[in-house]
Amino acid sequence: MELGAAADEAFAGEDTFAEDDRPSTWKAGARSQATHCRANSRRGMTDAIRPSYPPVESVRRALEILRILNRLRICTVGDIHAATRLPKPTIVRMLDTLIADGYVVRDNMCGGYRVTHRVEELHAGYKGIAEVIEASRPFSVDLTNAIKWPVGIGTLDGDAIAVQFWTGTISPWVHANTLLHNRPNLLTSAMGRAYMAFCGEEERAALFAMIRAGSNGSFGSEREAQHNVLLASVRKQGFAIRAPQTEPRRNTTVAMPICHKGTVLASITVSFFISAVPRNKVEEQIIEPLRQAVNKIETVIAFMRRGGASEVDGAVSDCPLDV
Amino acid sequence: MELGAAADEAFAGEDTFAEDDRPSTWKAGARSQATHCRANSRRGMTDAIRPSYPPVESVRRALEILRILNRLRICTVGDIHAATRLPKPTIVRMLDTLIADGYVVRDNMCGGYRVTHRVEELHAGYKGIAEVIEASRPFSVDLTNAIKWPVGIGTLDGDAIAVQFWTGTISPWVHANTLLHNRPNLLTSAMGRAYMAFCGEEERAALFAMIRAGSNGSFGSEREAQHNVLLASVRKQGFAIRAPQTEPRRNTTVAMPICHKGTVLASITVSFFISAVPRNKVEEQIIEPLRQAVNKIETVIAFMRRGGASEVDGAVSDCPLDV
DNA sequence: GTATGAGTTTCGCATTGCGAAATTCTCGTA
DNA sequence: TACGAGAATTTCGCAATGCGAAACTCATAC
Repeated sequence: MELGAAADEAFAGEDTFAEDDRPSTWKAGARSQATHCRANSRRGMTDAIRPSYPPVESVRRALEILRILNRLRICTVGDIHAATRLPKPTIVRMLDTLIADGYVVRDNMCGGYRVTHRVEELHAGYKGIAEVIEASRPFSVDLTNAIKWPVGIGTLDGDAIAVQFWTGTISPWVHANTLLHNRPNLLTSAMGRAYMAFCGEEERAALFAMIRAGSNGSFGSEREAQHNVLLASVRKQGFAIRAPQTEPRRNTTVAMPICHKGTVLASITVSFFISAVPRNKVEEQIIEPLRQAVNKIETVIAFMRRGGASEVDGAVSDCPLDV
Repeated sequence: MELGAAADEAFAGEDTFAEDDRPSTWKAGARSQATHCRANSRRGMTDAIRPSYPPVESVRRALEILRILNRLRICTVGDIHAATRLPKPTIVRMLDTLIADGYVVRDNMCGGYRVTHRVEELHAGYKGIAEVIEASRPFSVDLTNAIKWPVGIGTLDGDAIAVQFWTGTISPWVHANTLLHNRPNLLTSAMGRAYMAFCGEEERAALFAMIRAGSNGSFGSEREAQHNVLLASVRKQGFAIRAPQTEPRRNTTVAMPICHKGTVLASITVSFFISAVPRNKVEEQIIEPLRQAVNKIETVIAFMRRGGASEVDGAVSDCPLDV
C-alpha cells in the first residue's frame, strides 16, 4: 500500500497486529445496548427515544398553514381552508398569530396574505452544519456499523476546527472520551489538513496569515512552504492523516473534505488505533469505505441543493483532485 | 419631452387636458376613508385592521424556539432555556412537537437538537413575489399617495404577466375595476414589454419561441424582429409603454423592471388617464417618480439579499441600460 | 463512588384555544 | 341601485389541551 511519506510516518513502529489483540467491547461499549439515550449522552443513539408529550395541536396547525402560505405564495382564507380543511376561524386565529409575530401580513393590495422576510429566521440555520450532518448521518452511521471505527465531522471555526458530530456513541471500538466539542488544530489534525488542502487558495492564504499572526514568530514562511508541500500531497491522495506526534499516539485519523461545487463544507474523519489495522489494510478497510461514504454524502447534498441530482450511488466528488 | 415613436403614439389624439377635467374622487374613492378593510377588499387598506384573536401563546413559543435553533445551530435544552427563559418542560414539549412534524431532530451524536431540511418549507415561498412586494410596498404606497395614480406589480407567469399587487385600492383616481389577477399580454402590455426588454437574451428567445408556438402562425420572424426593435428602444429609455390600441384607450401604462444583479424580478407600473397628464409632463410626473421608486426598491432588495447594501436613497439600478 | 447538573417525566389544574353559528363585508350581476 | 351569494371575520360557551412546579432519572466530572 502506497500511503506517501507522511502517511508512512503515522504508522512508524507498528508493523503487524495480532488477531487476538483486536479491541472488543470496552467499558463504554458495555452500555451500547441501552434502548435509548438522552440528547447529552455519549453512548447510544437517541433514535429510539419516546416523546415526553403529545404534539401541541395548535403549533402543528400554525406550521402547516405557514407551509401552505409558502407553497401558494399569496393566499386567501379560502385557499388555506381548501388546502387544510381546518375551520376558518381556526385559520384566522393562526394567521392573526403569525401576523402578530411578524411572519405574515394581511394585505388587500395583493388580495390576501403573504409571508414576510421574517420567515428567513425559521430556516437560516439549516445551511451549514445542520445540512451537512443531516446528509452525512445515515452514511456515517452505516460506516461505523460496517468498520466499527468512529466517524467525526468538523467545520472551520475561527482558528480551529469544531468537531460537531461523532458516531463514537455507537462504535464498539472507542475510548469513553468523546471528540464532540474538541477543537483540533488546523496544522496538525487530519480535519484541519483536509480542510486547508481543499479550500480555495485565497482562503488558505488567509488561514496561513491568521496562523502566522497568532504564532509569535514560530510559524514563518519556511514552515508554511513545508506545510504547503504536505497539503499538495493531501490533495494528490484525496485524504489527510493526522500529524504523527499528536497525542494519544496509539490513535490516528484519516480525513477527507466534504465539498459542494468546489467549496469545502466540512471535514469527515475515521479514527482508529494504529495497532488495530495493518498498514497494508488501511486503504481497503478505512480509506476506501470513507471515500465511498463521502461520495454518497456529496451526492445527497447536491440533490438537496438541486445542483443536478444523480443516483445516490456512484456519484463523483466535486473536489479538485490532482489526478 | 422625448418619449420615442412608440411613446408618442400612445398619446395620439390627446394634446392637452384642461385643469377642470382632472378626475376628482369617484365612486370607488368615496369609500377610501374606511378605517380598515378586509383582505379581499378592492378599496382601502388592511393596515389598520384589528386582530380577531389574541396570539396563540404556544405557537409563539414554538416559533421562538425554532428561531433560536436556527440562530445557534446545535442546541441543548439548557441553551434554549438560557436564550428564552421558558421553563424546561415547555421547551421539551415544543421540541417534541417540532420533532414529531419533522422540523427538528434530537441527536446525541451532535450533542443536542438541530433543524432539518423541512424548515426550508417554512421560508421557500418568500423568495419571489412575496419578497418583491415586501420591498416595494412602502415605496409604491408613497408613490400613489404622491402622484395619485395606481401602481401595479406583476411577474412572469407562463405565457403572460400575473398582476399580483395594486395600489389602486388607495388611489383616488381610479376606476372601480382592479388590475389584481389580470394577466396582461407579454407583447402589448407595458409590464410584458418591460419584462422582455430587460430579461436575459436566452430567456427572451425562449419567450419568443413560446409566443410563436402559441400563435398559429400569426407571429413570425418579421413581427419578432419588429418587436425586438421596440424592446431595444425600451431598454434605451429605461421604461415601456403599453401598446396604444389596448383597451381601454383612455388609459395608458408606464412600466419599468425591478432587477437584482441583472435578473428581472418583476415589472412595476403606473397607470393613468392619457387626458389627465399633459404629454410634456409625463416624464416629470410619472416616469421620474417611478424611476426613483424603482431605485429605492432595488436597493432594499439588494440589502435584504446582502448583495452589498448602500443607502436607500441614491442607489443605481443594476439593470443593463444602453447608455 | 459521590455530587452536581442536564434532561426528562408526572399530574393537578385552569386557562387557553376551539369552532359552530352568526354576523358583516365584498363582489358580481342584472 | 339592489340583491344574492360567497368570502372573511366575529362571538361566546365550553372543555380539552397545554402548562409548569416538583420530582425523577440520566449523564458527566472528579
